[in-house]
Amino acid sequence: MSDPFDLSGLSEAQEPPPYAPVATRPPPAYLAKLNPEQREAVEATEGPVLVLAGAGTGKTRVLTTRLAHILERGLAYPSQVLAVTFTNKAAREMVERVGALLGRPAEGMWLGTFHAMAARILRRHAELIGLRPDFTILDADDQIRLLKQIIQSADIDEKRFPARSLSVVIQRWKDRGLTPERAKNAEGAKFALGRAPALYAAYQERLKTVNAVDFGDLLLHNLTLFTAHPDIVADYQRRFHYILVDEYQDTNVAQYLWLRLLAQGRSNICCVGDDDQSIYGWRGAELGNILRFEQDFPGAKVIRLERNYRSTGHILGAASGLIAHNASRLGKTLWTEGESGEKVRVTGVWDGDAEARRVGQEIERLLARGQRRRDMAVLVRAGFQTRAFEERFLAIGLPYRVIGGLRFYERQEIRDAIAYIRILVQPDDDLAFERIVNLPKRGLGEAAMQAAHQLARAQRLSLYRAAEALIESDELKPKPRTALAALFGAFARWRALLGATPHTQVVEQMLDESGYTEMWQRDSSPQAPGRLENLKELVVALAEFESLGAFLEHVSLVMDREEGDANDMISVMTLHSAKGLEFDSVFLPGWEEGLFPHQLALDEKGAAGLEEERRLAYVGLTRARRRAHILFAANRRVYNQWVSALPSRFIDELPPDAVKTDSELTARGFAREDDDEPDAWWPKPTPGRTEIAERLIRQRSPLIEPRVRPVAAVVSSNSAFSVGTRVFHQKFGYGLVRTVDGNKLEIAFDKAGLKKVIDSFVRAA
DNA sequence: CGCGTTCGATTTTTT
DNA sequence: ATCGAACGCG
Repeated sequence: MSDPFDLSGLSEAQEPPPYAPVATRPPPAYLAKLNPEQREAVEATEGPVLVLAGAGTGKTRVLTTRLAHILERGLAYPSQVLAVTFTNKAAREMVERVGALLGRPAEGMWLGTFHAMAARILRRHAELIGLRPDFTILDADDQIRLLKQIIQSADIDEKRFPARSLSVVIQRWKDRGLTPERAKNAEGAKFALGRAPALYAAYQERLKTVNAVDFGDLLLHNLTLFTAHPDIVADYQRRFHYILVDEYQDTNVAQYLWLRLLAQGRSNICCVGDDDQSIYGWRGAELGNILRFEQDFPGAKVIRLERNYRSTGHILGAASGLIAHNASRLGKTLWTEGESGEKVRVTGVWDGDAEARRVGQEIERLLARGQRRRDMAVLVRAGFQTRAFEERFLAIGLPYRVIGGLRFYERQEIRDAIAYIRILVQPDDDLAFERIVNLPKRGLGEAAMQAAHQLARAQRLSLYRAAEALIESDELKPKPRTALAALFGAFARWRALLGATPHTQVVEQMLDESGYTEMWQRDSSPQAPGRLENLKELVVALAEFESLGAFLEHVSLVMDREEGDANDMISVMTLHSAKGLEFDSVFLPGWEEGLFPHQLALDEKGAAGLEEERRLAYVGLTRARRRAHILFAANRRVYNQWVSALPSRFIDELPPDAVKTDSELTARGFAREDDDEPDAWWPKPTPGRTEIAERLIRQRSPLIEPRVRPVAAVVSSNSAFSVGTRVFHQKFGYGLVRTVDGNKLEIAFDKAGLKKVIDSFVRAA
């Protein structure tokens, strides 16, 4: 990974390398491994190209070969190629495989996630957005805490309008490239009694004052930057000769606009995706992006990859038959030269426990036939479903692993440690400071922090600086004051070590001396030892970075979920996290109305929601190479209540030829006991892409007003109070100003005696 | 300020 | 049922 703070490179005017005499050379070996469509997708380097790659049709091979081809044929320097993915895992895989094709490390390309690439660009031009180049990237947790403060200071009921909900509203706006001004009339603007756009504006202001961005901002600020500075976009347009996009069906409007801006000019953009595998609409992905590719990029070539190398005929038949029920799709027909294989099995069982038992049996049967555990997976719709399988697998002694859950850097102790590091290198990081100021407990509670907040607001200081100033005054009670002084002394000491001592050692020392490590050592909860272990791991991870700054960039943007070792275990995970994976045998439990398709998906998104659920089912089926086994239960316990369920409508939609239903219970074979439930839900009309977004996309006018604002300067107002002024203080009451030193006053209070006080805490009496 | 109790909310997930 | 957050008491 290259240095995120590297600001060089853009100025070098790079010309493309001279075209090699292509025609005189034999076709390279890597092309021979491709089928005609794949080869076409690799060789169509010029102009916009959409590669519709069905499940298991060799998408990654095409992507990587295309990159290798561009480099190998000398069509561009690596630095002139932009390749974006959604996950770090995908980016890593691409680097590896391109390197393997080239026979040397694939270096120098702009290859990474949308967010990493956007961050790289944003760091270069941060000042134009009103940020410093070392801005912090907030994670979800910080975002929520910040929003909570915004909601509180706006005097809005947190119960009715929780920060979490507001966060979603704002994120969706950012996904669509909407700044606060633009959000005023957008969908969701009525949230919080119509005050959501104002809260959004306040949040953005606050982010800038703390020199931070959230993930959505990375793209949004890029758009602002590009629209306000045509010369800068032009530079990037000139720079990127070839653009490659993975998982195009998952892009949101902001990402689409970003790509379109960058691709304007050379138009050598190649997007690879599968509309039938779009399952992230709920987090802002716009299926419309891929459906409208040909209109968006005139003259685009569309190449379909339909030959499947993964699954048997019956599995493909079942998946194709199912997805054919969707209306919003471009249409592909997967085919295979392989055998038909076993039919997809559909089994009805009594309840969730029976389901887990049944899957356990089937797995044991497969194991007895010599199948490996690592080639099997249980794919569920919702996280809570994993529990029944875990319990069952534990009971029968089957090694399994649950994929998903908390990532390393999302763990509490890791986030705490990172907050310490953030304060070490960027003391003005208010969120980090709030997190650790009283962790471990130092007696710095609400009272102390309130004073710090008040001062920070009044004097436009960071919390850190404000708290530092408080030590000098008598605002705090002796205990918190001493504690705070000790903390600042300690930070000064650790910071002084930084130059001379290896940073890992400084961090270790900081965690020990601050009492943080001890806090967990004293903790008797069963997780405590694991947490200490994780802290050690963090220090080890630190060693791989040149500086703490480089580490922080990595941690917010690139640090992945650590996938456990590939021991021979059954995988249990959600359908969403299974996308992109494949297994010989796949179990698909919980195919019941209400669970799959999920009721909430239907309620919230109507017909579009149903289609997305169906795509999810399609993704599930197409994960299977040789065997797929669908199950549904007649009864299921949901939040401690038994509910009877109907088999999923998706089961009825499977083509009968490709399916074998178990004899005990047929798909509609058992009557429900309560027949008074309303009949099948009926879909609402498709909402489609919102009007606002449509307009944004059609009109090529700037989306965002160029509103460049310098970082708020620290205002050092001279004190408004002079010696002899009579003043009032919240805590100490009335008094007379004795001395004035900048903003520090010495006041003789009537009741409290002589105190040192900061001027923003008093008003004229 | 810290601890204990009550109340409420529980689809999917990446960056 | 279970977990987390918020509130109120000591």
